[in-house]
Amino acid sequence: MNGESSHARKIFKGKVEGLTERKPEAELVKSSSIESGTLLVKDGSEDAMDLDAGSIEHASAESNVKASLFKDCIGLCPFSRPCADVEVVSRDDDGNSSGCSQYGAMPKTSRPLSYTETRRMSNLTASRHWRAAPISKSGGSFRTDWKTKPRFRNGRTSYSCQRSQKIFPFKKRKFFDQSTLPPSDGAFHCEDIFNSSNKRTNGNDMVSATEASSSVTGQHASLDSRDCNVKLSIKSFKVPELFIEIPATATVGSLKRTVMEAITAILGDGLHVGILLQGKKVRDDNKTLLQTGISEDDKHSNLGFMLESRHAKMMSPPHTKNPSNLPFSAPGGITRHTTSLMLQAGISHASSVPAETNFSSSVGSDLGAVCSLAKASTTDKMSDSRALVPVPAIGRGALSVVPFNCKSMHPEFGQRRIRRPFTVSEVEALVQAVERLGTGRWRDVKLHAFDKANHRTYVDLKDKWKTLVHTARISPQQRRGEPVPQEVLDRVLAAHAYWSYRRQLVKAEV
DNA sequence: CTTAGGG
DNA sequence: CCCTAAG
Repeated sequence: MNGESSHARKIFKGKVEGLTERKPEAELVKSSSIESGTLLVKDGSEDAMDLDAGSIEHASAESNVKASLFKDCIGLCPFSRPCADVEVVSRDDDGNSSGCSQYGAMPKTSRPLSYTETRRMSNLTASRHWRAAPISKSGGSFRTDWKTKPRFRNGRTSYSCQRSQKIFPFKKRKFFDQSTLPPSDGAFHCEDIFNSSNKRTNGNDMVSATEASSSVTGQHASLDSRDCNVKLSIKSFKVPELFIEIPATATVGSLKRTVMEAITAILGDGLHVGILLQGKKVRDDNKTLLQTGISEDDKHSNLGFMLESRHAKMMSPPHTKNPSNLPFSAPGGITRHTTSLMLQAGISHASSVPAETNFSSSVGSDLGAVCSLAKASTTDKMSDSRALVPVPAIGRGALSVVPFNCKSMHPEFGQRRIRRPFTVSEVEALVQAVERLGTGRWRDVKLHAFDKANHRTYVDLKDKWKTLVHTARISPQQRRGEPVPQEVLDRVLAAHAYWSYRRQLVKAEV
């Protein structure tokens, strides 16, 4: 139908050899199921991987050596397993809904945001790198875990929806200034301080902790003269406003994820803690609390914490005359930097999955982050299908909690995509796709197995394959991350060998 | 835009 | 995961 044709068009458009006369997916599926156990794609393409006897014969026809090689390879690789076609639909829903689906089972409707588009946006968004100085690669240079880069703080964040183990990519910079501020977590820390009677509501500490991104600035500071410790209870932080754009058809879960991602991105680098004492910002980080007056046991000290945009100062001058473009007026409070950002949630996923249970890998598709300044003034192309949600207008509901900071996500500063480790099912999908398509056609791999996974680019897939091959070669003890079944890794090696050989073969023939 | 590789 | 030189 419509979807199918569009998809077909997509495929045919490719300049991939052998695809010229390719049958539509539906056909492929059919032949696939019919020839159980055979890795089809029989379009006469040389790229097609067909490991049934026929193809072996075919190969052997070219050279005896080839034949033997093939046999070796085949004996090793279980390519011919009659597995279902796997397509990773969208990790946005992570393991839950995700997974595999028959090609035919999932209508190939046009994607709301094409991979390419997404990519383009990403590229636009990432013009500048803030990559930290490369750390010395101890020993081997193969880094399987790209996140190990210096930029992220080890997840001590405290989002309610964040999984315990999952470490979110928080950038590591001096998020807080050495002494005066309570350590990370966007909230309080010092246990000794905290377990004092200062807490207003019992049991609320946890709540406030997990809602650190909320909107209120706490301000009570009392001095415990006995031990000279300053007790602080920061109810919550007020963060810059957030502006989110998401399709009305998106699920609540995806909204949550979108917001979460926005917050994460913001906290990742764009913010720093500011301290307000009696309405005045405390700038000198080296002064002691005593010197500053924070320690005074004064009810009126009016101490406040705030999260402010790290780049605010740098940015403000050039934009001073732009506020008119903002869909909302800047509150103008000292403690808040009104910035905005538009997030395009990926797509509305038919499958509704409780977002709470799986967050990390589900963090909404690649959200192209663009400053609404730019967006608002240019076009409303998206307004037709996406609902604008001016957070401030929603009131103090859940949405009002959404902070927003354009600076940190601003294209100018480039935002590294969040790390999204491949799940085993994704790996399987990838492996299967490569088994049949080969290692030199990442775009096709993407289209076939990760069409719906907007956050997986073909480059990602290529990279993943690279690491997979590496992983498969090293000892299991050296592997990290969710363990990939050895069987799958074996397939990786087999497929890699197979296609490598194939390549050489082709090269030799030319 | 895709690939292929280095970083 | 990013960046880029080559196609």
